[in-house]
Amino acid sequence: MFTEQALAETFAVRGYKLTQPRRAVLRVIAQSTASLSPAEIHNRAKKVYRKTGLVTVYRTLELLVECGAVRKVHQSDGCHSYAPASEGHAHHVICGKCHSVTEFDNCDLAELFKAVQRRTGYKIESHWLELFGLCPDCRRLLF
Amino acid sequence: MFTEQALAETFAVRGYKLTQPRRAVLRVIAQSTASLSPAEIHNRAKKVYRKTGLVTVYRTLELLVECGAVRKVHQSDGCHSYAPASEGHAHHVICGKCHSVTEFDNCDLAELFKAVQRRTGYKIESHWLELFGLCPDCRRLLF
DNA sequence: GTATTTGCAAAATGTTTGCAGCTGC
DNA sequence: GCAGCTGCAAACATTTTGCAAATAC
Repeated sequence: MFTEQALAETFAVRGYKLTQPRRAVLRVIAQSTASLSPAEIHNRAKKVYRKTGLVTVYRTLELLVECGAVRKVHQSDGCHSYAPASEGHAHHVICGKCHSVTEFDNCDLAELFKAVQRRTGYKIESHWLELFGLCPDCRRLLF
Repeated sequence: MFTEQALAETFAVRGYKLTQPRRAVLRVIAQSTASLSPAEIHNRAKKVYRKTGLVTVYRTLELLVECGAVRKVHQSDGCHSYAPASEGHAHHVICGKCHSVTEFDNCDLAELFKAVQRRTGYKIESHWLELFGLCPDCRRLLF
């Protein structure tokens, strides 16, 4: 996760200008623990800076992904949402109820890869793993 | 994987009519080892039965997924493609070059789930794993 | 014969692009 | 001041829907 501050610096370092709409998107991302769709980010960003346009949201998200500050999360219906990133390679656990997203790393899949490689003949180059479940908060609400 | 025959029977059992466009889609699916986009399936199906419409391709694919005969594969760009399914729970290895798809099962992720559950508090209910790499044929072509 | 299925056209959805004007540095 | 950024509108790609005509059983 990155603070709004850290996100702003990441932008500055790369020579990207820190405009009002970008600031708005940065704040929305920094303040959310859930993954958000571009449309949802747009809605929230407009509350920070009214004139923020959806197009700019898309463009800013693209930059943030490029900086590694945000990750594109692939929803099972094919839509995308965006979640704050932590460092390095990581995967997501997504709550089926509230859509909150938590990352985890050290996915120990080396053994699995070897087995699959042996069985299928494919040379595995990358992988993509997402877990779905219920986050602690939503579990609590069930009782 | 299902033969065209088996796919046709699956349809019959459920009371779906075996029309010409559906037959065409069934044949295309049965004859392909790669995952195909709806548009690609449409192209190929038209060669089997010229009047096949794209809309019908979508509707037929939906039925096939419902029957469990075909799986929706999520590409990293957010588009979908469809691949013949094998029995039970399975994952895909997708070739980055020719897009051929091979399934593998017995993904031994139980340990991983436990670790993630312990660390994040999420109750893991399902998962989604795709591997990307080079299939044997494409590897051969590299030399 | 009839309920199901089809293809078309049109709408809906999500995302990208072209461009004239605005803004941060 | 000027490159970079913005918002609009319009283009685009993919998928869904409404409906009259066609088809399988």
